Amino acid sequence: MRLILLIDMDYFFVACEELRHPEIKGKPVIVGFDPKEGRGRGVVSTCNYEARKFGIHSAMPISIAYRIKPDAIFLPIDYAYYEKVSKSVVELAKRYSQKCEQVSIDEVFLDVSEKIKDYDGASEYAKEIKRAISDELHLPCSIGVSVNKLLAKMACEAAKPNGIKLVKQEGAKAFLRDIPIGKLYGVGQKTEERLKAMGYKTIGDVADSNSSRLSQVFKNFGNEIYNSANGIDDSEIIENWEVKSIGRERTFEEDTAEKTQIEEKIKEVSKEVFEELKAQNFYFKTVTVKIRYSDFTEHLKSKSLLHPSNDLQTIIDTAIKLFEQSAEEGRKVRKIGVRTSTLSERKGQKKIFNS
DNA sequence: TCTGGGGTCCTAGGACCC
DNA sequence: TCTGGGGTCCTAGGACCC
Repeated sequence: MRLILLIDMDYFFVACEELRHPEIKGKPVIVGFDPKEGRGRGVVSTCNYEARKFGIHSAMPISIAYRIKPDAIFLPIDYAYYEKVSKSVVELAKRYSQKCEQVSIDEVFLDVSEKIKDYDGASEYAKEIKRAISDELHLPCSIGVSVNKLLAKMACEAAKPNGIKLVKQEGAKAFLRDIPIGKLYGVGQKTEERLKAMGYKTIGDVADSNSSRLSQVFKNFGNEIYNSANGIDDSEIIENWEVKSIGRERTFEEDTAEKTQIEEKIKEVSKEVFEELKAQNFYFKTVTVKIRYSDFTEHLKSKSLLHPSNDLQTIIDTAIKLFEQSAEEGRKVRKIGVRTSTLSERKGQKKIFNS
């Protein structure tokens, strides 16, 4: 039997801020983009439970959060600092199992199958980890315990906030049955709407349906949904993720159709992309420009070079050319982004021939 | 109410090579 | 004269997650 834990840090960015500003504890705190007295164009990144009482939540437009609670504490996102804290969490987690996958800045999977042999042991182990994170790092977290990543993730959602939840193999179907289908991992808004239109409201509805009906509508993805709904997931812990792309994007304070202003922004974000490539010692071969217009329609245009490059001017020139080819004259732009992909690490030339 | 920024994976058609 | 099949890369777009 596999035993998988998902450690998910509670309201992580705010918890990090509480570490260095203990005086904000107990007050509604929102980490996100500058609300600019209600005119800000960003969203809430994280908020604590005091703020959630007022209906504020992640991904909510920051302007609305400001309207609801203008006297809440609004803090900017200090990603570099959260990353440092995140590292300490991962290091602590690795003490409990080397087979470890960091899925995001605030989530870590642990495969403890080698060390723990039964559910009781896994629950005790989760308690121990949770206590260590609390005692040593002074951070709250929730832990899901189950037999695969999907169920550990779903268990963790049920454990929040500040809890531990075990879902045994034999209890998986009953656990999932009454959860709304939109909460199933991998089912977003679009898929939720389509599934509802087909008559499926809960995860149990999908689990009891037949996979061929889902495959007809959703192709391969249908089968994945069906398996997930039945708590089936064979995916392994991936210890080392390969970086596939590096990009930056920026929303204008006001939508603009002015070419010079847009090109300035392209240069700005290209420079940031270049710095990140340099820091990670990457060459790139493909440049992609993303344009979001006022009405939120997005267009991508990309170009692959003949050879890998690590040159800033190449990013800028390619990106501006792509923008000129793609942009529709006079149409106002909300956001512009530059992304590089087909990355290769250059620690000396690659061998072409093997002798 | 008005919607960020960092990513990943999947699909599908066309080009091109063998 | 009529017409393969497999593999890989490129490009564009969509959906999803945190």
